[in-house]
Amino acid sequence: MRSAELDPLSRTFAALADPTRRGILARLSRGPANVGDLAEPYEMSFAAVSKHLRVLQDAGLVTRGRDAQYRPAMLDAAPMAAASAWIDDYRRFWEHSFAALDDYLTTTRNATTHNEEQES
Amino acid sequence: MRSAELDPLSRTFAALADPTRRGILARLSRGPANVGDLAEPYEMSFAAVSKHLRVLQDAGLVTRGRDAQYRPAMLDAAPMAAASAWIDDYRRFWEHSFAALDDYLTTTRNATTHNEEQES
DNA sequence: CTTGTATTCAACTACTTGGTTGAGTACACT
DNA sequence: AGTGTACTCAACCAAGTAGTTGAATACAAG
Repeated sequence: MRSAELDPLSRTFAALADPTRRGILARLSRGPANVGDLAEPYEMSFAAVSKHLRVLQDAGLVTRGRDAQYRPAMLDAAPMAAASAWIDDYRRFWEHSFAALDDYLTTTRNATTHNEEQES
Repeated sequence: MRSAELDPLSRTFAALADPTRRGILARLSRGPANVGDLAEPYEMSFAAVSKHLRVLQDAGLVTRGRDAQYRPAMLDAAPMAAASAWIDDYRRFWEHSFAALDDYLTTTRNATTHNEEQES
């Protein structure tokens, strides 16, 4: 499915479905950054990070500026509002089952990237 | 990135990044359904829907039963809790910019699949 | 004007995805 | 047993994705 013609919600979710991109967003939540800064934590080429950035930009989650040879990126979380709203319609399907919720929150927060991404 | 080795959060977001799959989830939020029922609104083969169902199942969003020759699917929204929690960490980045929020919510709700999916 | 730095572009590779069709499996019904 | 119904599997295809490397662009600073 060419993401160019994907609906906005699909594009947002697709953009978020990658740990590197979520990491980039986490970094940007602490302020604007250049590609170099953003690439630093990852063992991949500059160009690869640049591509991830483009995906985020196409999803509207990131806007880019211009400062000399730098193209600083900054967070724009607005598209997440729609994603959040969509998911929240299903909240009642897990909220009455706290065991499952707990399960997911803990395994996910531990095993994954969530806290690492936040680097907090 | 083979989704088999993706972290749970990525798998959840990836599963949600497709309108057909979101439609299936919406349908299942009204109760369990067979593959036939689920396939009915779509102009694609049975097998294609069966595949989407497998993606949802691998993401833990859907569980399957067995009833004679039927394999009824039912919603398990628990994995969405983690996705929702992740997104919510970015809430402050759009909540103070209500214009942008409004923009996204309205264009998305209109242009897309969200309400159609809910068929409400 | 040449060089260095930051970033993107283009071409390529390996793999995934979303769909197809046709055959196979599992069960119910007569 | 034989047929119909519900679904999955396997093989395939076209297109997309995530990464690579090397060349190109844009600017700053000697």
